Amino acid sequence: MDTRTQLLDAAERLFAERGYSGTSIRAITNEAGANLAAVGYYFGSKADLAAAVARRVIEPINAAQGENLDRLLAAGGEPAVADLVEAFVGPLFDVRSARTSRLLMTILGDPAEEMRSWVGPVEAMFRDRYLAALQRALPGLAEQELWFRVRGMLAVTVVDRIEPTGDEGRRWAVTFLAAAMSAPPTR
Amino acid sequence: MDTRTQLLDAAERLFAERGYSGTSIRAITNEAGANLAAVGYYFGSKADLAAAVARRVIEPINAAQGENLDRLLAAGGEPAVADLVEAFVGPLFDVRSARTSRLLMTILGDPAEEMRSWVGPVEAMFRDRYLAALQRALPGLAEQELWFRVRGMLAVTVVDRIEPTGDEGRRWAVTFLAAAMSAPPTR
DNA sequence: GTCTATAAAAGGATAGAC
DNA sequence: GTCTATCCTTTTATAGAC
Repeated sequence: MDTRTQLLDAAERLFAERGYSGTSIRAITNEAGANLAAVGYYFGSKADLAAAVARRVIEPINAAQGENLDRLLAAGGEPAVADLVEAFVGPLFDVRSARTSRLLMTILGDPAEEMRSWVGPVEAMFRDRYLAALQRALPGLAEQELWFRVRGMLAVTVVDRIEPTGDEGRRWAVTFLAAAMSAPPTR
Repeated sequence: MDTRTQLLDAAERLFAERGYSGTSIRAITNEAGANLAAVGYYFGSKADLAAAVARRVIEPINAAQGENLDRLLAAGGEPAVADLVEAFVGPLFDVRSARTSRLLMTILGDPAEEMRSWVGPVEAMFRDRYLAALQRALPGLAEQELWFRVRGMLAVTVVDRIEPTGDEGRRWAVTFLAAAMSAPPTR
């Protein structure tokens, strides 16, 4: 297989297991069966490799979330909270192996700037589109508390890195989060 | 102040900001205004220092969670879901500065084994006591889905590291999580 | 208890042969 | 594209003076 791809695979695996700072270039090239200099040749630096890894994982999830929202809005009428939750949460379960899940955790949780450098799009997507749709679906809720809940939703889907994966996990998550998002405003 | 305490404070701050692997002993002793050899003298190694840091943060939270549960159970009758949620979530907001919150995230999320070495008690507390009480409060829910929800609760309280801190955050979190935990079983 | 000095290893990066 | 060899820096850890 492509050396470049093998480096991405190995880095994805190791970053997920040990974090950015805990993973050395030597460990990555070792795991990939490539030469120590290969990371420099293909990506320039360890930080650039990390950005490529994060990008490869996050972009398809982002795209699917966007398409799901498009579909909901195109159907006409205001989508219900549960539909919005599923549209957002679903793609995270589609791609979800234990490894991918753990990597997402690492990407969003790793304090190393190199890992978070590619998270921007997720948040932009939220702010600009899902948040607006949720606000219409939850008219009684103050914007700040809605923000709080949206972050809670992200936390559950990203961090809850244990079984089950796939369909059952998705359904449980939607139940859990739709109820949480739909709670009456505090006070 | 005590050099040992200053090392703990500095390490707590830096581990929270940069993770375990991203923080060097030099950075810690520098921040603490102590000598490079001080970590070895007081704690033996960087890993032992990390364990001490994690322990110092987690133990009081754990204790408060246990006491809250004791109090609920001593009051007689079966506690409601919202009460159980508040008993568990509350202590996480009491101690919650932005820094502490972020450190909890690092402790639970950092792939470095040294950081997670002190998480055992949290999970034990869950399994043995809160889980049983929640199961009585949610009789229709299968044990596996309950487990899923409990992990979701932990994710929200620990990861949601942004504002607000303190009372308002606690109330919002309880609203959010009580609704989520009380959702009817999936299907 | 605190400091200096240093050992010993690991890390990121790159030059240059092939 | 791939490899070896190497530079330079940073890191953990400890020995021993004060």
